[in-house]
Amino acid sequence: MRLATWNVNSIRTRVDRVLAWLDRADIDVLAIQETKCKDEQFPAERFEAAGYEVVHTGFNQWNGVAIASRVGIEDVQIAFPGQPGFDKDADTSLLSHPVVEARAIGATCDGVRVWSLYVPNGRALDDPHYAYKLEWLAALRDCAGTWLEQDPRARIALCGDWNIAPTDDDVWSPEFFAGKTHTSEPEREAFEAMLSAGFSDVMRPFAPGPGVYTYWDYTQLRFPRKEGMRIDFILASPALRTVATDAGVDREERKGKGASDHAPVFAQFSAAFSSVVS
DNA sequence: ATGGCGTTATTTTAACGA
Repeated sequence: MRLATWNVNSIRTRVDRVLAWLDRADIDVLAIQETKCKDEQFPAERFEAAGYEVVHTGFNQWNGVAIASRVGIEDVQIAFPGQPGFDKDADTSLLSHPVVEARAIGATCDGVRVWSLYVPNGRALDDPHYAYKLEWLAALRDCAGTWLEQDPRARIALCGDWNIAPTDDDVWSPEFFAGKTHTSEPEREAFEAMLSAGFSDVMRPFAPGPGVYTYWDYTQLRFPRKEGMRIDFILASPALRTVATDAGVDREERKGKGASDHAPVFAQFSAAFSSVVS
């Protein structure tokens, strides 16, 4: 299976480019983030015409996650169990009104449990969205850890925009991000906790850093200056990681007019697992 | 000192992103 994850920054704006890449990169399953649309606005027929089934969750112009697969989609799950919501009136209201956002969708594709995840941005270290981000990550870790405890041999891929640069090698300038989100110690600890739970970054062994990035800001000529961040990851369970044969980031997709500010991350898994019998 | 760019919508500016 050839699996990829991509924050597309609007699927309606990017659909031609995404479908062209799926064909060029020979992708079987794509986890998509930031579709920025409601379910009825998602160009599902375009994917179907290209041979992909799609599942999506999106409530408005914010967030939105999807999975496209040409190897089947089963047991679709919107949000992960225990996924926290954000309460925008937490400061002013005595009542709690947390809203669970469209940031997680899971489905089983050819025996792999695939999740498309859009971790909250955090905005600023003193913003309520930062505490929300950490809470969201802790809940995800607890949930995913449970999946592995229940079945240590499960093939699980946690794909998405994690909005964390785990090490200084993953940002163009650690100094630039001092005091900002994405590189703070609590965020890095939250990412480390996912690794401690048994998941591992599939791409790193195949694309050693520093200087390997998946996101470049639209402003300040960040891309041509090679000033980016590595914040998009496929985290694989042990059983899936062991059959990885290749992985990388396709920075060609960040080039030219009409690019997303993120490039897709892909991983190749040996077909051998399909025939593994316990 | 600030913003730069790109996307969306009950759009003509505000929210959000990282």
